[in-house]
Amino acid sequence: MQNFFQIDTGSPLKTKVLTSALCLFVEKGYYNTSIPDLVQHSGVSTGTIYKHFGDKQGLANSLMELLVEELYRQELAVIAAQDTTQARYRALVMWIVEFSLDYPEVMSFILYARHKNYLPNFSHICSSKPFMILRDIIQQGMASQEVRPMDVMIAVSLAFGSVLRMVQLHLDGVLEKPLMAYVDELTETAWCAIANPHKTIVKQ
Amino acid sequence: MQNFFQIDTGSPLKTKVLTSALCLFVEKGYYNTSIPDLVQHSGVSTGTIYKHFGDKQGLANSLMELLVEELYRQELAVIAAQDTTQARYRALVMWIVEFSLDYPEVMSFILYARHKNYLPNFSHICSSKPFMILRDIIQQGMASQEVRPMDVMIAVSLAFGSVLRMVQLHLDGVLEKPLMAYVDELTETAWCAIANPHKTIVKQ
DNA sequence: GTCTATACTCAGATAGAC
DNA sequence: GTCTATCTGAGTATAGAC
Repeated sequence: MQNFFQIDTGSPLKTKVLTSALCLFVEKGYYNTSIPDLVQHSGVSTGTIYKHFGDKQGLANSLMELLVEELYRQELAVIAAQDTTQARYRALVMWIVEFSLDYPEVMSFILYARHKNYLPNFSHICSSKPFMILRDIIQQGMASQEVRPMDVMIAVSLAFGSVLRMVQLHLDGVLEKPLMAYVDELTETAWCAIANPHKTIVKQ
Repeated sequence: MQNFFQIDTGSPLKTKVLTSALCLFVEKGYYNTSIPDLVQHSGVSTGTIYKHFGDKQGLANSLMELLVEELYRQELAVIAAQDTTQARYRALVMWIVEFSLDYPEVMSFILYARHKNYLPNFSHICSSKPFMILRDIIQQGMASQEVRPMDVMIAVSLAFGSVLRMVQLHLDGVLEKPLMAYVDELTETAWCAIANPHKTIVKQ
């Protein structure tokens, strides 16, 4: 967890604070983390934190922005390594699942990082780049006729909504088997639901 | 919204407080709602609130419990009116969608009512009755062979996960068309993905 | 630029009158 | 049972020394 992402800011102090913030927000939540908590955890003083981030909200915003950027970067890398939509879909799902297994608390934080309770005024993550890229992948697949013609948001919901629900069930401890045990059947079924049958058959 | 559910407690004061709590928690969130806020909104005094609910957390727990019970009750009514799994699935989806349209803030509250940020120590809603009933429906469908044999959690994720994702996209304002415009195609496709083809064809 | 010390606000909770 | 008045402490944010 500790070095799950390397925050790239000029200042080493900023990095220390943001790393602590991620750690504490993920562990206890935004509202249950006080500035003194952050001071103690990061070893950076109150004054410095305020100088760099303005206020607590500003700190949370900076953190969220960096987190979203990092996710986006990782997704791009995953996608770049594949050359068909189906392969990209599978690779993205694997990435989501592995991420959820490696950093369950962070994943939970991302999935629920919304609403006035968390980060007031922070734009919804669903409309942010890491989520929108999923839509783009499906849309490209439709253009290349790997995915059959249908409303793109419906296809996205089927393909990724089902996976994210499974991840949430896993995070809630509801699943009997390990998360990984469900992935193949789930992605296979979801893909069939949105794939262009001609293209799929041809590929076999 | 105001009377979206009638809280049934012996005490009218309790009811007033819980109604205000739902209203304010949904609007501003748990941590952004103070006891004085509740006093003003409900017209009930600080002392009385504490006598009835112990503390703020206790109030939130009571509210959540009642909310979950009410959702469960509504789901049972929806299910009881149908006699096949497919019909029940469609009716449940319609109920979810209509609920989301009527009370978007409440729906948002339910979907994100988790995590330490919200209601610390409140058991996850995903493992609560309103969510578990969705699994039961699918499981029954599998027993009656309307749903083809597969892992039940995978079927649930496909059937309802996709719908809930769509609802979230709607709540995030990402969808171009009204939510209702997606429902038929989505449920049709999702159902096909999990339905037993023999049974389905027979029904046509 | 960074830290320490401190001010100020206000939320959560209680005591005790009625 | 209900309300008013009050306490206490936590937490955000700032001022100013270094």
